[in-house]
Amino acid sequence: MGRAPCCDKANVKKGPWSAEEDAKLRAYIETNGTGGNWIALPHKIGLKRCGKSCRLRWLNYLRPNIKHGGFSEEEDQIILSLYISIGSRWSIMAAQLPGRTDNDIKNYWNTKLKKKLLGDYRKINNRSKISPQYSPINQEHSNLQGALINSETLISASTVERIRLQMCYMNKGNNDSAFWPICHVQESQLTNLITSPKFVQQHVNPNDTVFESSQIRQEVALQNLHEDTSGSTIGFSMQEENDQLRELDCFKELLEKESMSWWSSEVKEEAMFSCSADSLLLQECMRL
DNA sequence: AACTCCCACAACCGCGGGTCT
DNA sequence: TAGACCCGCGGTTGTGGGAGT
Repeated sequence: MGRAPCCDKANVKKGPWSAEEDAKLRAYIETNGTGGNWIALPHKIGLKRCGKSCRLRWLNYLRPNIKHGGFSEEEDQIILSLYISIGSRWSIMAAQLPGRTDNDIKNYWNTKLKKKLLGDYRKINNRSKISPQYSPINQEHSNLQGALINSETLISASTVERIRLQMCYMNKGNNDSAFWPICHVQESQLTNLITSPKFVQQHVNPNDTVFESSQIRQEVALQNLHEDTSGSTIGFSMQEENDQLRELDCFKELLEKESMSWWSSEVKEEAMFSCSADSLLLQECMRL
């Protein structure tokens, strides 16, 4: 037996909100607040809407101080760095950008920002030092892509996308990023790791998406790294796994010292968790 | 002018987790 | 402890408008 519906689907209006509905909802909440119960709210106002729909309308559109459209370069930068660092955690990103909603950021990312970056990557791909198979255009010819298809449960499309974005960003000459240590992935290394039966056996839980991103970042960390935070450059060009571990420790130290002043405690916590997971994974990987 | 396609944004849906009884 | 209820999140779909033919 499935979950009971949150409202009577047959008797609620769906689709775009009218100005009248907006006015009713806004007036009620501004006077009385939400009352802590979105489900009951539409009945009180006399709206034929689902409570969840009311909540969404208020949070994403009617709430005061909401900004729509016109993302600045600075906001672009913050969104990009957060996406690479913590993935599609839209609500956390929204907390870093006053006036922006998670829905806004998600839409902006999916429709504009991602294309902006990957679009640039297509243009520069021919003279890239990065393997061309990372280009979306040439994906189907990539050995890596084959490995990804065979290891569907290992690496999600979003994870691959994040790697690609990191490379695009670095390839544009951005070595001054104040976020997760990033590097250039070698196709052979990535393929070897994700197809290693021992690694899969020991580490892969298809239901664990947190692990999935940590795993791939751990692999990413096997190459040259360049990290610059708060004006003090830390250069990484390490070959040994032990050095990779030290580098992760360095990043953890930076987090602990609150070097990324614009990161919230929530983001730092998330990054710290990933960093610790990466360290553990790297240590285990060294034993393979 | 009519039609199709594409894009951006709004809204919906299902699920996981927290809280309360 | 179990079940009901609700909230919040992230993925997906729907819709309207503009551009192109």
